[in-house]
Amino acid sequence: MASSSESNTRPIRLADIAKAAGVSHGTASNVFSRPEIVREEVRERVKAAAEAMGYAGPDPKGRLLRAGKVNAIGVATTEPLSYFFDDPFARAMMAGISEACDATGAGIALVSAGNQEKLAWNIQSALVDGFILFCIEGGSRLVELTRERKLPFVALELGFDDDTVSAIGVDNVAGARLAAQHLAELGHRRFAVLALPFADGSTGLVSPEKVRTALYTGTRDRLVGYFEAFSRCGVDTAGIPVYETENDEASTRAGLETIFASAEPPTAILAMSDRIAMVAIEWLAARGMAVPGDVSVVGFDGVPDAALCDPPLTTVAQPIAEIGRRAARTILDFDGTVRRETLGVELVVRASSGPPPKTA
Amino acid sequence: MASSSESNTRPIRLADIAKAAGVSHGTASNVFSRPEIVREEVRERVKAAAEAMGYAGPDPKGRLLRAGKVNAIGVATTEPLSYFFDDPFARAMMAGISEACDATGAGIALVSAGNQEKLAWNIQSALVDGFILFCIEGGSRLVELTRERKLPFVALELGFDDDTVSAIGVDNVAGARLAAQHLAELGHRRFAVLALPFADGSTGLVSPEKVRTALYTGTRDRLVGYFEAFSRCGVDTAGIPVYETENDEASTRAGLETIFASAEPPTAILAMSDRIAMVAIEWLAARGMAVPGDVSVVGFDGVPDAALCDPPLTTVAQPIAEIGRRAARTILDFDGTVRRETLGVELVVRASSGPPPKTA
DNA sequence: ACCAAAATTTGAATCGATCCAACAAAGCTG
DNA sequence: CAGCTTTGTTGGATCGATTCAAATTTTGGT
Repeated sequence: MASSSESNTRPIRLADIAKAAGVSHGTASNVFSRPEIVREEVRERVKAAAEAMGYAGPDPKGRLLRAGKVNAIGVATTEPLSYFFDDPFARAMMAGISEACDATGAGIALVSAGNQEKLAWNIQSALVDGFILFCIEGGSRLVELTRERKLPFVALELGFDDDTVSAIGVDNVAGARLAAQHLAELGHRRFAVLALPFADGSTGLVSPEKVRTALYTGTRDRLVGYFEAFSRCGVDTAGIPVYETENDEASTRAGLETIFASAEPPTAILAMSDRIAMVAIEWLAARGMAVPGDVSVVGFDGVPDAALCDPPLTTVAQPIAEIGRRAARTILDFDGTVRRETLGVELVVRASSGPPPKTA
Repeated sequence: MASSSESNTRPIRLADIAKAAGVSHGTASNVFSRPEIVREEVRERVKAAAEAMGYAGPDPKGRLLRAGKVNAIGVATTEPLSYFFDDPFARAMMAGISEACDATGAGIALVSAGNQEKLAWNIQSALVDGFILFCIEGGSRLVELTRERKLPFVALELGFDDDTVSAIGVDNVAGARLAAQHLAELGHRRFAVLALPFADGSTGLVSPEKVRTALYTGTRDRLVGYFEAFSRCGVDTAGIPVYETENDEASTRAGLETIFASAEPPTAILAMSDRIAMVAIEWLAARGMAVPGDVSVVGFDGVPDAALCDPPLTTVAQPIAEIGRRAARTILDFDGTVRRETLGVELVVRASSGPPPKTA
């Protein structure tokens, strides 16, 4: 039944239309991209031919090569793709990025992969005008990979110092100071810190030694902020445990076990992320400890969920959506310069923090 | 300072490297795409030249034209881009899509736009191998736009019948039946339905007339399911109000006002989405009506949030992530055929439904 | 009817790679 | 050493469009 030229035919090209309509391909191209400059009669003829032959319109693949601009920005991470839709912080960030992209009509390409090798390939072959990098972990590798593309890119939550890359972040020291000061002013004297990673793949109580050599400056800065506030408020910093988590449930719980095994457990917990803080609140509730009655908890990030948990979380709010918007604009309006921005944070006092228990 | 050839230079092409290394562009290409077939000495020479000239590696734009495959799937909607990160249903769906894409190393391109015109353009120019369409509203327009691209695409939540387009959906009639039957068996006799749109841009109580001519078959099918169960359980369907909402807070509240203004208010509400159901629960609580003490509420969709609200929502759960996975696979494994799948749903009984109050 | 100005159309060049048939060189075999 | 295989390299063709200077046709004025 099926003759060899029936369904086996390759896609119709603009040149085919031009031939069929008896015009040059230049004119055929104009019919689609600048219709106003071709004579109506010709325009109709070409359009009719296109219609008749089932032409899908100028193929963006071809146009792209000529035009150079993809009109899409890539957002990359080392986490699986679902991270963008699951993680509250990422979602808030994407909302800001989306807003900026919607405003200019740019698209968003999500880039990630199951393994390192595929990640590298996906970054090398992503069709985008620039990248926004979520540097949660393995950030330096992500930056290196992206740098090779020689496209504009901006790092978010960059955990290390490198003045050659554009980055947008927050004032971690000031934010942490705010959190610690808030608790100290409430009267707390016994603290514990649940930290983000100082380096990849390690957890547990950390020594001052480790802090000094911390790979991730974000983590280090927050710790510096906490301790600055402590000294300023006359808190004895000697016995304050700092437990390094991996910002997940398992390591946070392990940290809590360790911390509360102490003879003198803390009355206040400084968590370096809302994620950690919320796990802590849940853990404390399960142990029958009231928040903030027995233990106060202060988070960091200000994700929307923090306002919804029980009790609502006191936290250091980053302008997450604004960071996202600026990151997108940095790519969209790229001018060839390195741009490093540090935004301010804000202490949002909710119900998870209060005075220490009287008995303490 | 800056000589004219300093930073003003245009990007380095593969051909430049070839020239510099004294090989043909064919060989230069091989160095990057099939290094094993190039003699080591030559390979190193070319790589060195590339390094020296700051070559970014083969430009995907060029490769794409030749290769034809983008290795990314587009996900499109008429909502703003942030919809993908805000809406619980969309997020659950994206998680499924992400999973399938991660498994094959494919990327995801989010396609949307502020206005209709830009949407059309963005669909025409999206660099993807196929589309997954979120047909929430304006679904038919989205389908038409996409059809023109002549790429594989699959419609999700397709609100209308069209056997020529691939679609993945659920058995709405059976699901609705389950929900209504559950409430009838609990003893309820006075119902109200908060419906999804029957057509674009209208809200309010709907007549049987309108139902028959409903634009969206999904809405119609759910209603059919509800009423089938009612008759089967001997419920008098005469006075049951069916209020068409726009699946948002405002119209749902308006519907509730209308419904509860009645002399004989319902003891059970059938909501066609979890979104609507959760707004209803909130509204009832604010009015001092206990759920399920005074009024039972059953939703539809089974979004993750439904398990977390207070009280947890009884709902008809769709296999959302599975739909997403299948949609992605439909594009990734496209074989030129139209594929229409209908998946089963499941009633998940939680705390928002119970027997009607005794006094009623 | 004729010419300049304006409006259209043409076709070669370009974007940046990959593919492949043909060719060249080197290695083996009898 | 002719003949054959293996291995590596070449350069033209191709993917599908856009762009722009030059050629051509129309239009308008007199």
